[in-house]
Amino acid sequence: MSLMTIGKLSGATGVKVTTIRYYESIDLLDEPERSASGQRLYGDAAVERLGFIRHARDLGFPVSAIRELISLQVDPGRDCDLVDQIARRQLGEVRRRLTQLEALEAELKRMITACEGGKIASCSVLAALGHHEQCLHEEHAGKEVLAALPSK
Amino acid sequence: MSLMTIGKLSGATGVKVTTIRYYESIDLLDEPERSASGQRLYGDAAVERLGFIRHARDLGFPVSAIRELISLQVDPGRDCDLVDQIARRQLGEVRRRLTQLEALEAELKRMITACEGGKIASCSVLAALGHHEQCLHEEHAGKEVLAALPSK
DNA sequence: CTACAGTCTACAGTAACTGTAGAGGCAAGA
DNA sequence: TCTTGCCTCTACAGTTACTGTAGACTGTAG
Repeated sequence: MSLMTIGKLSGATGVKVTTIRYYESIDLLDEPERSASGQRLYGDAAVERLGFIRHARDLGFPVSAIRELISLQVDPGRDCDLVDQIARRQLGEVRRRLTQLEALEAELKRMITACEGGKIASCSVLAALGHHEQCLHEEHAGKEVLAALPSK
Repeated sequence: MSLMTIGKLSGATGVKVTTIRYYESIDLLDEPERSASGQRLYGDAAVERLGFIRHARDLGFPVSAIRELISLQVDPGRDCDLVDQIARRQLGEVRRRLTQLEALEAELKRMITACEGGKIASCSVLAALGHHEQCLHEEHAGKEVLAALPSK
């Protein structure tokens, strides 16, 4: 069970076949052995490596960062600072996105509860999108937006 | 102060000049008037419309949804259900992403606090990325990952 | 008049894949 | 052995939402 085709590797890691070939093309994965007929053959090391890449991607690390992390792994004697730095940078990114998404959630919730089956002319979702600085509960919100939009 | 060039519109809305031209090319924005020399000239309606688009994009709505919303606006007599539906769909998306990001944040935090200036050979960040099913606190985590990775 | 910033078109590039076409490969059943 | 049906191959185009570049023209302030 040592060598497997690209389909098995895909099944083992949850990474699509086309994506595996893509990773090879951008040098995230080494070129594998080939069978006599030219099919890619992977060993267990490829499962590990691809799992590493996949997990890092799931965590939101960009491919460039993953490339960095992999290049660090080949030199295990060095200090861990750079790895730490990359992870911290990523954590900052994640937190930034979290804050943003929380605001979005609040606003969308507000928009939806305000929109209770009226006509579009007074739909608060559209009003909210048009005038984000205005309060949703003002009665005549919406008409202005519609007036402002050329009816093509 | 009624007509403005693309640069002013950009300044007024915070949308980059190139992006405005892009929106025009994908028909999110109507083609504006032109000056004698061919420069785009926008009125206040464009500020409204572009603000609407920008805000919706900030909320994470894909361009396709925005196109839908705009097309709904031109027909204000209809029911608000579709608008509501688009917003709910978007809220679901946002919540999905939120949950995911929260998990990421937790994991990254765990990774970083575990990594305290050692050598790469034992770096827990790399270990965590390699073996996400394993506990970080097992002593020998990491070496296996490095062993598994071909040193190119 | 001369800078210099702004604008124009057209096209290429970005990230991180996904999808397609058309050809060839491999294992199992009739 | 043939056939069925899925797997794999390469090469390239398409996706989303922009961003950047080249090279030319325009508009304005000193």
